Amino acid sequence: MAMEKNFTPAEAEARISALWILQKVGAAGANKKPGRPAFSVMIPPPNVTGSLHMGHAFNNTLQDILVRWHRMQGDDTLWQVGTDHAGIATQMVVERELALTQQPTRREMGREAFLAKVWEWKEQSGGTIINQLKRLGASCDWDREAFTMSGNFPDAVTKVFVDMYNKGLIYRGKRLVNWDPHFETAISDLEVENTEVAGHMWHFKYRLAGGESYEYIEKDETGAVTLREMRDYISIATTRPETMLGDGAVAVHPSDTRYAPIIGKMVHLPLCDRLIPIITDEYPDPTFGSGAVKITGAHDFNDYAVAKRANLPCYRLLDTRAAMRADGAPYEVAVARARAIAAGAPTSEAEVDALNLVPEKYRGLDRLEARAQVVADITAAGLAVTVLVKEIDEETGSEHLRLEPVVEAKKIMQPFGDRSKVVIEPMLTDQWFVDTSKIVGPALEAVRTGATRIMPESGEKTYFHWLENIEPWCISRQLWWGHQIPVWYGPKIAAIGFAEIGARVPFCAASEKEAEKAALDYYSAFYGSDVNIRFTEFKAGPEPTQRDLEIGRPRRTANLPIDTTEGAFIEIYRDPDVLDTWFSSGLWPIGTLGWPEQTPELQTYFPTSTLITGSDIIFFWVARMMMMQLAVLDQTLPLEKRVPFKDVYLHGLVRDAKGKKMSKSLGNVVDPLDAINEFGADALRFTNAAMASMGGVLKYDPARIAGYRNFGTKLWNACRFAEMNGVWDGHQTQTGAPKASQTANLWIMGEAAKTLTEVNGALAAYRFDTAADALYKFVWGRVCDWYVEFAKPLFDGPHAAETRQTMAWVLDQCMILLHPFTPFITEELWATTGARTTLLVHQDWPTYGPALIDAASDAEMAWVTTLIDEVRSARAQVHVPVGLKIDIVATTLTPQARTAWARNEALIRRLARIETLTEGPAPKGSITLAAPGATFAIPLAGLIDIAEEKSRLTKTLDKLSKEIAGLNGRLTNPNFAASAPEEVVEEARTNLGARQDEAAKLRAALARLAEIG
RNA sequence: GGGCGGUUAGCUCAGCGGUAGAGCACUACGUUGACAUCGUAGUGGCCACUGGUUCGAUCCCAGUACCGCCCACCA
Repeated sequence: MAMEKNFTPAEAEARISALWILQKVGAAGANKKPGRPAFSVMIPPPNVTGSLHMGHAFNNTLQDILVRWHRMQGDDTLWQVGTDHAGIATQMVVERELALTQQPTRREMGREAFLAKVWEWKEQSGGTIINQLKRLGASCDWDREAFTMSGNFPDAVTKVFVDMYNKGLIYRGKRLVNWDPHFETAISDLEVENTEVAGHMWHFKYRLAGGESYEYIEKDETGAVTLREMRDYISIATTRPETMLGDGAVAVHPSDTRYAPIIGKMVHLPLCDRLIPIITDEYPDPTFGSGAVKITGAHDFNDYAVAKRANLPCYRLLDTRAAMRADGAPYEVAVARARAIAAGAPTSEAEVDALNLVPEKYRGLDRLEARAQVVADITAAGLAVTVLVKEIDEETGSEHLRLEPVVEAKKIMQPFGDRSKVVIEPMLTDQWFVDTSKIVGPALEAVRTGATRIMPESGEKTYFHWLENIEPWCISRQLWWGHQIPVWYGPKIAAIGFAEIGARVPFCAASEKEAEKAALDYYSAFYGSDVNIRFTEFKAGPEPTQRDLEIGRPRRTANLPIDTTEGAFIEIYRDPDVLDTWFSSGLWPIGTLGWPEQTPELQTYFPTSTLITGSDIIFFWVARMMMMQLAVLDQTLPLEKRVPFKDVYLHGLVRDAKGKKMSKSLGNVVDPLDAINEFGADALRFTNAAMASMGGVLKYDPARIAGYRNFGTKLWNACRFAEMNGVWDGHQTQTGAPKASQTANLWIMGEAAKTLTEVNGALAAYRFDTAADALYKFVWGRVCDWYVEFAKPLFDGPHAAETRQTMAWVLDQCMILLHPFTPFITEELWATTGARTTLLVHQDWPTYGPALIDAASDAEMAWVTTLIDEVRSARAQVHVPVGLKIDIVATTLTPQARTAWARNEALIRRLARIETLTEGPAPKGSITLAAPGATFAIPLAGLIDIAEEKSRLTKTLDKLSKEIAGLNGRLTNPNFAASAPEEVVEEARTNLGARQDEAAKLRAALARLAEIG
């Protein structure tokens, strides 16, 4: 049956993919050979509700190339596949879906029902991306598909949390964190995107208490006084006027002489009936603004640090949706209590947090509304730095002047949630943190010592830079979809029968049962062994122990009574928060291998060999995997046994052809499935490999994919030609190279060997582009362009049999070597040609080496191809029709050249379209070309334009003399001979000789032309 | 502000201490025993700029300019 003219990806890929899956070709250890090492790769788990985009296609292509390459080599190969539950992202998708289908909201249906919905959604859409990966040709072990919320994963996550908690690596605390008002959860620093936006800066006057005033003196650099005036206020600047309601102080730099007279004095906080002190701190920059900074501890990271240093109260002004708080006691009550606290009344963190110091008129307002209102009110109170503006009444036409607050337009960096895209608020809340400073050491050491290698090197620098400046990692999220934090809380016993107000005892345990046990241990120490524990639901709102903590109420009792009568229960409840997705992702390599059980898979495949991932998640994922696993695995093991992976390959982000980020709104998204449908998965894969130079941005150009689709077609047709000529008839797949004697056959085998070496070297160095390039050049540039053409005459000659054998072998090599890159078309070709005993996917990767390279054949074929090139070039330049066969005269011919000609005459004559060769002097009116060891004349009297030939020769001579001049210049420089390595000098000399020889011949030809012309 | 990277053909990018390569695009010719998703031959580059090291620099070093990315709390 004759082969089709083209490979049909749509039909063949589906069929082959099904076959691979059915035969479990990607199963762990498939095709493994004795004595070979393990090779394991963990897929970066895509979001379970996600779908394949170009980044995935790229990333997974590289993984598959490596995995197939190792599997063919007989390594014990595992490519672990799976998906991530992706907390925020998934919850967002499901909530959006609920809204779209007019179902009850998350809060309306409650936690349990909502989680059921998410699981439902996961079951329904969770397979999408996995199926898309199959279309790409990914050869994962599909039977081992993992999910971060299934199987042993939740247990592993819990165990790690408990272990880290017990080691003091995880702690809970009230800290200023990044708060996402849309999702109403804390997020980590990494989930915040800082973007420059147009903002404004306002200037307010905070009046000194008691009507005091001072002399305000400004000086320039030379110390000359530039301004001197009496002031009864201090001027502050802010981009967030609404937060002034929570100010705890005004800070100035200790060296700032302008404010020296008023340090320690109190100022009136506008709109607030409160006095706050002027304090000093290193933070304010005297050269910026007025040099005085309002300190709002609860709503700004810098201010928070200042407030901590100065022991200032941090008054929270915003609710979880970032509107002005409307909870708690009336403003009058709150402010009275705040004054008392300022005056030194004892208080607690919990009480300060409960105080709502937002005046009634602002309560419940959105941030921006509140901002406008505050500015208006301060302006009305005459406390804004203002400017006079002229205003025209449109009705009466009368003009009047109006005071307007000075508003400076200013670019400000504003934080946005990377998922929600809303403005993030610093918020003072209780959260769980990983004390990263305690676990960063081994992660740094592992890379420093080379136990883990990060490529490219710049990625290593980024890694170090981040880890060396690491901040605590906020791991709790106020979400529902995720791993719930394994901590239960109960009342803290202050004295028998009493619980301490605002305090709780945490019981961190791997299960409810163990939590109960821990609680029993704690409470029985006070009440004996007959205490009863009851699990209750966490109730949103203030802590139960705060219910008596009314504002302003004298704190007579520090404790609350606990009912410990017989039969009563002590209630404990589980922390409602879930863990950051990346906490569980951080355990991906060990978790998927069955940890904490010591499974055989863990023994065999851990540490994993290579992680291939985008450079954008080096912090999110790579660094955290390093830190967590090194902290969690048996510390007696050496670092090399604990690192999650030996090599990390970081690649750039995928962009469109112009380098723009792909986005739906820009309409420049290249959907990998579209590309696969149009060009085939192989074409997309080869494009991915060819683009994969280290670092930088990856620009997708569909034209490039089309080009590599053509490459597949090219190979297909070379095989079709071979098949038509029966090269595989009776052919068994050869492990060794065939015996051959014909130069072209020997040469092409050597080329295959060179290509193998190059591909092996390139892949070992993760240079997928170099490997792809080598294969492209070999298959198209050597096999198709030359060898197939040589084979045509050879098939009719005495070497027909060995040529058929060689061609079968060479094309087999093309399929094998290309298979990791373009698995579908090669598998199809493999099945279509020859008698095969195994699928190509499990064919052995060749091991032949330089022994296959025959230097004499190489040199001879170089001579042949050069000669053919020159004849073709000359013919084209003087416009000899391609169809016309010409005669050629050898005017000089060394014995070696004569042999080379004789042995390859059929090839040369066919490809250069030469009728006959004679020896003798150059006939009149011929063009001349010079090959090493030979000069040829092509008699073309009457066919060519003498002038054209002259100009051709002159042009060539010009080029030559330039080269000669350069070489001469070098060789005549005495320093060159003295300093340059021997072989470089020798090479230059040889080159010079050859060029001069060539030039001499051409000059002679030119002279001859001059005679006739 | 800190860090990292880039600047090579019209475009997208390799490369390397010995005066430059690929693919695409472009031009001319072409149905030559597989392939027009093709073939043959071409056009096209002071390798950003300025210094330095060197016998020799596109390559190494320093600086400049421009571009990009990451991180960052200037109210």
